[in-house]
Amino acid sequence: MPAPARSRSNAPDETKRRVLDAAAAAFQSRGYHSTTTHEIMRDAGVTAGAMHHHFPTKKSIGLAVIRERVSSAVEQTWIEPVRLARTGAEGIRQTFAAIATTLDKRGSVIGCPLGNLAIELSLADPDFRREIQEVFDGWQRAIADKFRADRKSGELRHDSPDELATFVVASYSGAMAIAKARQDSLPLKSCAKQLAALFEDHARRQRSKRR
Amino acid sequence: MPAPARSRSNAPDETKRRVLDAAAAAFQSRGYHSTTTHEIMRDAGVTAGAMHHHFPTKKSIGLAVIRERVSSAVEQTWIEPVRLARTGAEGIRQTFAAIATTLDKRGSVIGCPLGNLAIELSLADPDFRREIQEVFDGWQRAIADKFRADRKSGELRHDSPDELATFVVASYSGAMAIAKARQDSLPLKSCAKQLAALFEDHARRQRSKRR
DNA sequence: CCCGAAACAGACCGGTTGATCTGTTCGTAA
DNA sequence: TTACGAACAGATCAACCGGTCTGTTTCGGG
Repeated sequence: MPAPARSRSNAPDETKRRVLDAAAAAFQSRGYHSTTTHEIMRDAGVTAGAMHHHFPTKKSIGLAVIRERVSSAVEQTWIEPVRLARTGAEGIRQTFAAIATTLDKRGSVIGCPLGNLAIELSLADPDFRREIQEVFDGWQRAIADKFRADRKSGELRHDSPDELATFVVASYSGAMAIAKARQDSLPLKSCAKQLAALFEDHARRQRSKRR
Repeated sequence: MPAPARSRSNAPDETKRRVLDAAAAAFQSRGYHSTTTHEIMRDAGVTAGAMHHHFPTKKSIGLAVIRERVSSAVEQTWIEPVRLARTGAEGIRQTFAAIATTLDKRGSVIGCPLGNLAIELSLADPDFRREIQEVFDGWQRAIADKFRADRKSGELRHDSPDELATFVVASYSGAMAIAKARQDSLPLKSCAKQLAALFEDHARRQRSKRR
């Protein structure tokens, strides 16, 4: 005999939002596989019936988290700042610095939301992999586009914007992985400095070429 | 009533080896949490009694895998080649190329053994984190030492060997993560090219300084 | 006002997971 | 030869996990 079910909120969008918020937070700090659906229900304050009405399986929650949380996190922390910066190099420098500051304030390093899920789920399921790859592609493309804009405006000249963008994303992702293992933002700062030096070299060569 | 237990190999080292081999392989392709102890027992051809005699918990298997498999994998694929190379830059270039070739031959990208476990386990358990951090440190230190040797022999001059080594390790780890998400070795090759260009710049500046 | 569908409540379930436990066999030192 | 601990066999277990199911409540259209 199911319980009487006295109270009820009946706000489907709100329920979905709370489930995704709870799942996104749990997936980022504990990972997908070590997070149980019961934990998500508890953190979201939602019953099993409600959750499974909107998300039939745990996998569907994972896919939704990537599409509606991880993707926009990359958009907000990386793509927008880079797009708004004066140059690609400047945007990258600022973003690295901003994230390092956030890490220092929080005191613990939980890693890049995308990087974490990428490594855990890329091989586990083709659907996950596709979703993750698209976020990586959008990220890398945004940076490459900025480099191309730099080239057009004569600001900087990079021999291969796409390769260089991949290099930046890789450096960041890797630095975050090391930072997570060390529980310290130093690797991020080191990589930021090395990248800055690299862009400075590009700029120097560009200037000497103009003369 | 326990079974009669007719046959038996009675080779503790062999049993340990098989468990660690099976666990290392499973952890690398499926991850720690999605690998069950039953899977490990099956793949290793070992009974529950035998396995738990040598490894009381799953965690002890994980720690042993990092210490006795992942650590030596980093040693063989990265530290030794870099140490034996003429210069740090040359060793890094060769190692990237060798790994990209291996990836292309295998056809699938399962990622860096250390990077995979680092992201999955660094936050899950302090013991795991410590073990992983030490492997990262050894890796980074080996590269930095090579850079310092380069400096001494006048081959190349890097302003900060430690930072540059972190940068190299991060670029590789991140490139491997992207390669895993794309199931393609291209990101690795792109990063290798960008790193090579960076070292070429260093060399150019060193030469012009000597003149 | 009625009714069907969407939204939700919560007990329940089958399969799995990591680990235990009892009992057997092998190596070896006395 | 015997005694004893290490090495191993394999049935078993309690907890848990993802998902189901039945029933209740809410809402909007007719």
